[in-house]
Amino acid sequence: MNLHHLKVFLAVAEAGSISAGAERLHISQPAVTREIRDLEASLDLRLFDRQPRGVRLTEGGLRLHDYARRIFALERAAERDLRDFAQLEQGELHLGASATLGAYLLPPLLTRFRAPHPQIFVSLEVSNTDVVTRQLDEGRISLGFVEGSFAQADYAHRLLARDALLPVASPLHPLARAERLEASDLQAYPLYMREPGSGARASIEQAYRDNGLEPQAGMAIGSTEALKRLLADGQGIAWLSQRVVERELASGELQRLAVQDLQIERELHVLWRLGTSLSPAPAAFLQLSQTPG
Amino acid sequence: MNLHHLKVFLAVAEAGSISAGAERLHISQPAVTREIRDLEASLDLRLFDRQPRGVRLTEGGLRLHDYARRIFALERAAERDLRDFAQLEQGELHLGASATLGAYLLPPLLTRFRAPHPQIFVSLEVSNTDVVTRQLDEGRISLGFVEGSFAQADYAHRLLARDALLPVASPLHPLARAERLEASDLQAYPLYMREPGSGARASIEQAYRDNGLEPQAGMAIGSTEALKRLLADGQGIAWLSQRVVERELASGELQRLAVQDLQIERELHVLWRLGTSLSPAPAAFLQLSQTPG
DNA sequence: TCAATCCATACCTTCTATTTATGTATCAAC
DNA sequence: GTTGATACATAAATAGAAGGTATGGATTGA
Repeated sequence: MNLHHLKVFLAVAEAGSISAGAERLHISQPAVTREIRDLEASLDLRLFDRQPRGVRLTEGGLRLHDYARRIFALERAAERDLRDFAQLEQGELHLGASATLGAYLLPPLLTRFRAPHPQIFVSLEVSNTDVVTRQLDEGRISLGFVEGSFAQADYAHRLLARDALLPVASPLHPLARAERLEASDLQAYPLYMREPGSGARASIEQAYRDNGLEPQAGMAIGSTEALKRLLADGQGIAWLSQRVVERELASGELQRLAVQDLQIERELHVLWRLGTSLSPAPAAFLQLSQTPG
Repeated sequence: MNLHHLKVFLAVAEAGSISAGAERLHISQPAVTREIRDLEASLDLRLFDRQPRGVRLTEGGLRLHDYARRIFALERAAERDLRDFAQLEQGELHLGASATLGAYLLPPLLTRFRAPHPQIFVSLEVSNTDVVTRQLDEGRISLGFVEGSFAQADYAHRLLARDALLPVASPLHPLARAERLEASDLQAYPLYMREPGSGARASIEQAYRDNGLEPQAGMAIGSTEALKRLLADGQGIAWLSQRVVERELASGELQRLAVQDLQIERELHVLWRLGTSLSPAPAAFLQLSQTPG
């Protein structure tokens, strides 16, 4: 027995005759006659009684009919399910992002993704670069969005954008009014940074060292929003993403410091596991993230 | 997609590599590589991630794997079930027989049948020829055992044996001692017969008419055993199967009347529906009924 | 660096499923 | 009865899918 035999058998059983079954399968009647004969031979069991106006299932045929129906119902279900999955009409999309990306870059992307694919369940976990890569390793997310450096050899990745970190402080800060500053001028004031593991912190430390400076970390804060509020004390300085402080700079809540000799720029990347192919939903989201909005 | 693709897919998924899957299927590795490639193309979905030491199911592959397992589990179940059915390790056998056959001929056959096929559920309904043919028509039994005449054109049938009907009466009957009787001599006494519809009754009536006699039905009794007891009154006469009265004749409870000019013989047949093939169990039983003891 | 393992590709072969053509049986209508 | 329609069976030829061999490239581990 063989599942092709069975498919022919089912068509004949449901059509009520060999000729009608053949028509349903878009093949010729003799082809069906032979398949049925071979199937009967392989089972050593008559499946149909040939009658003047068609065929009728024997007792054994009835038994087989039941199995055949269930088997091909499953086949149809599998095909539909997989097609839906491939066509993004079904499935899940789990994302991870570091703070800045999660807060500023992903929301519009999520909106654009959900419109055409409302059936896909989407989750987004916002943490920091280290956590995002760990979640990738563990397969808990399929795409990770990170700022700054990461182990480039360990992940497949694409550059999303470049993001400048700007030195900012309260307008009350002693350096706020200075027209020309050098990086070393900042050393006298406390530097507020995100916690270790943050992409932003790593970028800043790298840039300082490249300029022969040592970052004077006065505080490590787990949230960029908290950090912005902290600057209000008038003492601290922070390097923050232009996207993050855009509004505060415009409103005058924060002031950009006129540092001339140090520019910190970092890259925003989307990462995924090396060597594993992306499922349709993550693949579509990746595509979207690369398409200008 | 096609169920052969799926079979190859399942082998690879469970073996963990394309080569191992090929080995399991006893085909070459390139053949499997191609089947997998074609399946992926037809679904437009990557099913495996190719890795250094084998392949791993993708998310979509996992979905398909689940269906594939269920489909082929059903296929195996169908194959086993049908094989058991064909090999008489499963199934049912429904028989119908008229009184004499059910009481005397079938019991030893049933014993011989059950020994090699203990898993087959057997039922036997004892009634009369008319009921048996009706049960056949309705598909409630697959073999019927009847005495005497039946609509030969309407059933497939085989002759089992010939059975002589003997004229018998109580030893106290006025004719019991007579050494030479003629059929017409019996007319003076009541004739006890089975009910209309009984094969025995039909045979007797036929034989009487063929001899220009009219059967004097003194009574219609639904059971051969009851009929035998009735003869004890010393008045009645009955024609009974030699098989049925064997013991009573030997013991002297009944006496065979010495009728010279009338012999009633009838045929014992097994019948089944014309145009429908017999299932394995009835076919085996039919075979057995034709095989001497 | 070399052997082993695994997947991919190219090309050829085999065998199964299918077609076309034709035959036979049954049934219904005239 | 004869005829036409319908349905299954058989035979021979053919197309196409499944399979094989040979080979190459990549990765791993000794």
